Formats: sequence, structure tokens, C-alpha cells
Amino acid sequence: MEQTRLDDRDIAILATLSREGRISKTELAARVNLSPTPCWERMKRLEQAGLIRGYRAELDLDGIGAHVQVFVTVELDSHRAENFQLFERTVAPLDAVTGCWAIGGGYDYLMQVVIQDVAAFQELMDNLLESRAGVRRYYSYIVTKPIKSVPPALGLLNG
Amino acid sequence: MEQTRLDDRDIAILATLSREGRISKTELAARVNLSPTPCWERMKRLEQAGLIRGYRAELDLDGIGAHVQVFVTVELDSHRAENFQLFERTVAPLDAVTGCWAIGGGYDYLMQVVIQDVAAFQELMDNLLESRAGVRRYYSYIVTKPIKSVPPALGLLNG
DNA sequence: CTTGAAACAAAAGAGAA
DNA sequence: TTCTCTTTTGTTTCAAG
Repeated sequence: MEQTRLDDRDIAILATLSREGRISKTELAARVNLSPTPCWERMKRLEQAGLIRGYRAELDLDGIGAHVQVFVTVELDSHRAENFQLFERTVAPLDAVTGCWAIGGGYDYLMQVVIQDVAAFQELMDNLLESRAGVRRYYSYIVTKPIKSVPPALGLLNG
Repeated sequence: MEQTRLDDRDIAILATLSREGRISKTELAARVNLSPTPCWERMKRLEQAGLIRGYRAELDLDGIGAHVQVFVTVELDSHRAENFQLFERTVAPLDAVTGCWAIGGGYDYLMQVVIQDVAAFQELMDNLLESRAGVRRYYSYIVTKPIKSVPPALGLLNG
């Protein structure tokens, strides 16, 4: 299930698609100096290998509707495998939770929440505490200003 | 520069594109119960209004190359406007910094870093301290396991 | 990897509800 | 206006070399 080695052209295709996800295959081929067919075959291979998880429009939430964005660090009651699983299974289906990561360094999880307003956020967290998902305590950090959000630079990775 | 009111179809278009960014316009039109032309016009309008910032392929970094992902909370020396600007201008061009948010709640910024390995991360942070960008201290949280990452649910927003 | 052809989608216009 | 329908142009996909 691991990767068949990626060459520079594969990396170029991935890098291009991560910035211009709706580029036409003809144009993509031109960008990576390939004719359309082999480029299309590579793209299909990358998708089927699961290296491309999907394509997403990136939206300007500020223009679309009122909302707050909050990061939350979470500490669990107990550190047994079943507690982690319980928390993860509780949190994963919540629509307002747009990101969640298990982290090292003093907390157990970092969550990213995008939701209507602060009241709705408080209700979400109250429900999470009451749900017995094993949350000992949490700290909230409201986003006051988004500074940057970009796809990872593939050039920095050990290709 | 603000939005011309979005109706349910606009929201449906945005929601669909945020999950299937490479869907064909014909298929998109079918999904939102519209014929291709008006759907195409709406989509163009949404893009030109800046509500769609761009399209991105979401990549499986684990399959592509070795890397670490780190969240970093940052506290600045001083809270004058020029200090914030200096920090933001220093951090914004760094390729390894894939996300940065100004936050309330005890720290000034949260940064998301995706980089080759822990050594490269340390070097990045050392450089940031030496650069006199006004960082008083920072805390690092290495991601040990990504749990969830999805686009925001538009249904939860005050459309 | 290239060519080339058939199937399909995108873009733009003319006009009806 | 806002949608439907039609046409032209360009893209996607695949077979064959």
C-alpha cells in the first residue's frame, strides 16, 4: 500500500494541483512539460494511490456568513488507548470541528472549530464535557485574525 | 466589496465545490437542480466576488514524503501594532509555515508548520528568534496523529 | 510517450417564461 | 431578470502505434 516512487514530474503535478486544483488537464500537462495523455495517466495513478485525497474549493468564510473560529487544546482524564478512541470517535462526527490532531507537548489534542458564534461554541463544548468523552479540561483560543493558510510546500519534504 | 446576498442555491454550489472541487459544471448544475448556464454564471459570480478563493488538491502527505507537523503558540515581546505587523511580515513568507492565526486567550499567535523533520523545525524556530521578529517565547506541539480535517460546514453559518 | 479520433464539457449567444 | 436551448470551441478519455 506504499508509494511507487514519485519522480520530479509527479511532484510537479501534485504541487500544481495543490495550488490550482481546477486546472484543465491540458494546461496541467503543459505546465509539467508533458503531453496530455501521460500526464493524465500519472494524475489518475496519483489519485488512485490515494496521494490526492480530493479536491476542495477554498472559501472566504468572512464573505459568506458570520462565524467564529476557535482553536481548543484538550486534556483527557486518562491516557489509556480506549480513552483516546472514545474521544476521537466522539469528536470526529461533529460538523463544527473542522480539524483535530493528537499532539505531544502538554495537551492531548488540538481541535479547530468553525461555528456560528461564541454561544454556539460554548454549547458545543458544554455538550462535549457532558458527553463523558473523557475531557478533563480544555483551553479556548478564539481566532482574532487569520494571517496565512496555504498548502504544504512539497519542496521541503523528503520526496 | 461585500456580498450580494447568497441564496440557498449559491450556498449549495459553495458546499458542493468545497467537497468536490473538480466536479464538472454539468454535474454541479444537476446537483443543485439548475441547468448548466445559470449554474455556470453563479459560479463565475461567486469566484469573482472572491467567495471562492481558489481550488486545491488535498494531498496525503504521509504517502508523499517524510515530514513532521507542528503547532506552535507564540507570545510577542510587545503588543504595539508595529510588533504585530513585524511578526506577521516575517512569518508570512516562510514556506514551512502553512497556517498562522492571531488568537486571543493567553498567546498572540498560533502557527502550523509542516517541515522535513524535527531538526529543520528547530532551525526554523531558532532563525525566527534570531530574526528579531519580536518573539518572546513559543511552545511547540508536535502532531502525533491527524484525526480530522474537513472544510467548514456551511450549514452552521449565519448565511 | 505520441498521435489521433470519438465522447463529452465549457462557454457564449438568442430568445422564451 | 432568470432560465432553457442551441451552437461553437475546447477538453477528456482511450485505442493504437
